[in-house]
Amino acid sequence: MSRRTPGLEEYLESLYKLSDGRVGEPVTTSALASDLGVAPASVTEMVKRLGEQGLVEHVPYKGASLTDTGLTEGAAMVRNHRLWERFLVDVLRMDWDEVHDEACALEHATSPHLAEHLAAFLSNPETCPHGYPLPPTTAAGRVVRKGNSGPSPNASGRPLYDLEPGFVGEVSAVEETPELLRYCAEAGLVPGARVTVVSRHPIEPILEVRVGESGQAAGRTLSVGPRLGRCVRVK
Amino acid sequence: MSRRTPGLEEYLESLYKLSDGRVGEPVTTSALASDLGVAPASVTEMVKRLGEQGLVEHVPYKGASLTDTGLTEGAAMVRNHRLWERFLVDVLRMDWDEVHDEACALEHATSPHLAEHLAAFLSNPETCPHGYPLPPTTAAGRVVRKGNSGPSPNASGRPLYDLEPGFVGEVSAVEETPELLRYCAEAGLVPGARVTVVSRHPIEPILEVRVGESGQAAGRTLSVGPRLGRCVRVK
DNA sequence: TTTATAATTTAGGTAGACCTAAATCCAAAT
DNA sequence: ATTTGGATTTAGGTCTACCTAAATTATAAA
Ligand SMILES: [Mn+2]
Ligand SMILES: [Mn+2]
Ligand SMILES: [Mn+2]
Ligand SMILES: [Mn+2]
Repeated sequence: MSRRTPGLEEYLESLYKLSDGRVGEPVTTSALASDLGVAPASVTEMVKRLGEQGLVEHVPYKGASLTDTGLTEGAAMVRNHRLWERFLVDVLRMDWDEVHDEACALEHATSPHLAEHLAAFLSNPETCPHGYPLPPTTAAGRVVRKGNSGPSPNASGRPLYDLEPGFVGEVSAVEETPELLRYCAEAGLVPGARVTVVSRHPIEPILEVRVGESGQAAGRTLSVGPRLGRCVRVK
Repeated sequence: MSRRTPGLEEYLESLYKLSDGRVGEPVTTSALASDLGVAPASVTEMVKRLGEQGLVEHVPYKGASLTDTGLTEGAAMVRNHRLWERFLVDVLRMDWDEVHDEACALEHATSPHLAEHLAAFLSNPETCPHGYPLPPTTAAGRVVRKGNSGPSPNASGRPLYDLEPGFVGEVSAVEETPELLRYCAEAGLVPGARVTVVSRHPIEPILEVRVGESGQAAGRTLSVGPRLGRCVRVK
């Protein structure tokens, strides 16, 4: 006697991301609470409801973990979210720092049928504009999940800040904080951009990074601190 | 202490359509209840809430009417709804009989800013796929409303069933019932299609109608009864 | 092993959005 | 001017999703 409501879907989405797409991976109440911006007590309650619907397994004081069906629903939400982001940026030409909130609302108003049409129209994208992967689906539109663990919903690559001078690679993902995203777009730090770690400051926690064509001519040099450098991943 | 929630927005949307886009036009509790598929008692309660927020004026036992701000919000919902329908049919290639419900969910997950981008991408359409007009907006994106009454959100044209033999015109709108829409699409009774009323049956309540190119050759002849004929409007 | 600290759950409460059943009102027919 | 049937509102109840404050529990330090 109750379907998946936008509220419950948010919990599943968060659970899916926090458990890295793995069935049975426990997530703490406080991790969920801080991710959802909600009081811990609310999480406890909500998780109980999800448990009654067979979407999560809850061990009191230990954590909540997604069941098979819970994982599927959570993955679908993350997929919807990232599909819409792709659409908003690529098709409607919105800025990549303003699409997260819009997608977060749209994802709950998206039937599986609509998601299929949208994905087909977008030629089945593999990542969102920020570089995070879309959970894949079968031909029938169900989210793929092989055996006990599916692919990770989190970004690949290592944080830019942890790289050694001399490293050359390309940006794989940027964490989606509006202010940060605006700066990164400005600086050319977008998924696919070539980056070269030039040097690390001997005293201060600063990395010199060249962004853009790795050829001798072009490319702008940036100073990257830990704040920015841990939000940009490179592979 | 409470924003416009999907629930309230549905009431405003319905109020806007039922009052034909006019400020101060009273709508009965039962009209709202039946349009929204909800008990009359629920409407009374909800209308009280809308009143507290200054969106409607409620005269007990008489009816509810939209205020200026209520009209603007209602119009925006209708506009969002019809924009999404256009998108789903024209861009995602969904069938016109399945887009109403999808749009009804999406409309509440659409910020004014998103609506602007969507409208621009669709080249500011004037009608939804079923022929109903989109409430227009100003350059700033606010829904237009001049003086006391704006443009009607309802379809123009006369019901096909009420026309006299000899009448030639084109379909302006079709009422959005899935089953009916499927039949109409099949029969070519879509907005813009040319129709000629051939004759009215002397005994039975049936109209013979030619659909398609009015030129001598093409065009299919259909028997139209009151059920269908009152759902198709022609101008 | 005890104790303290932080995480978690329980208790109790609010507000929204619905419902059914029981008054109440109004307007139209007598 | 009454009557009365249908529309409307009120009363009382449910369920969801939040909250704060007060227990409770687990674990890391002493
Ligand atoms: Mn979300
Ligand atoms: Mn993203
Ligand atoms: Mn609607
Ligand atoms: Mn329509």
